[in-house]
Amino acid sequence: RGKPRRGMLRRAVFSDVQRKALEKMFQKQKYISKPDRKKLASKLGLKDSQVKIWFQNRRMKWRNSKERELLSS
Amino acid sequence: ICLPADCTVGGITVTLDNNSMWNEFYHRSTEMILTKQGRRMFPYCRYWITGLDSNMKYILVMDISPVDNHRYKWNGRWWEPSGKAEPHVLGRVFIHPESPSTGHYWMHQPVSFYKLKLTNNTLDQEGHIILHSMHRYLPRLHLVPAEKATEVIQLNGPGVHTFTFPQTEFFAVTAYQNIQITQLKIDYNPFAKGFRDDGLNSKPQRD
DNA sequence: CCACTTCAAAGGTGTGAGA
DNA sequence: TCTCACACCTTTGAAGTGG
Repeated sequence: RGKPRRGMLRRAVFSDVQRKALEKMFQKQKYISKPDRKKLASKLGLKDSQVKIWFQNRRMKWRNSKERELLSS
Repeated sequence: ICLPADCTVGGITVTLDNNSMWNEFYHRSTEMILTKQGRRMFPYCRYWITGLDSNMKYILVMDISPVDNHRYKWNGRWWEPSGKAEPHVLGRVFIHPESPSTGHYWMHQPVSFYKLKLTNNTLDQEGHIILHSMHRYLPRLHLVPAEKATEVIQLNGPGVHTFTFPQTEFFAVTAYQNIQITQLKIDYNPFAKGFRDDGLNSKPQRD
């Protein structure tokens, strides 16, 4: 369902393959080291700044959903 | 005048989280739209579960079963039987995307099935649940212990618990029949906000 | 690093026409 | 009865800015 579509858009849209690989890495480690980041970026055809920002945003999402769990107990 | 939100089977209790909205629709005979590409249910099923083994892993599955063997028609005021039902398409289920997860995970937050989609396309390739228009259905929730799950998930196998809520019954349609149902959908579904003509709507509720 | 914002793309509504 | 294109919304999430 995902295509590596690219154009002159202000906001890039990552493919399903890219997102899944990022997600898999995130499950293993919430913080990614610089060498790992560079390796993952080139494997997925992304700039490593994009991978850095993705982890940053992903941690935010993780925290906000984690805080909701605490309210129930 | 609300149907109970709880359903207990074998020590496990499932609560219909958005019970009041379901009841509001139920009293006017709920309708769910079917489309070729698949349509979400609204309201959708959201459950609160207690009584699971925290450490055991479960798969949560939903399916939609026919209520009876009739086809129905809307006579302008109510639904009435009109002939015999089409044979139900079996084998279409919706597995919750977080499956399998531990009992602790499922009990820690309400479980939503908002991504479940209904279609009238009998040749559907997307894995959506196939229903027949102008038929009457009831959603079912199945808790399947992951260890006992085989390649093909058995919904009537050992250790599987099934829960149903009468207020979630609905008529599958291709276009809305009852105007009151249309209005309820517009009032409550945020995606239909564009059709709320009353600028100061008194029901700013959430799904 | 975090908090928050920005703002298009993606995609879910009912409509109303025309089968 | 059913299907399809709209217009009109929301949600999503990469990227922006400041601390």
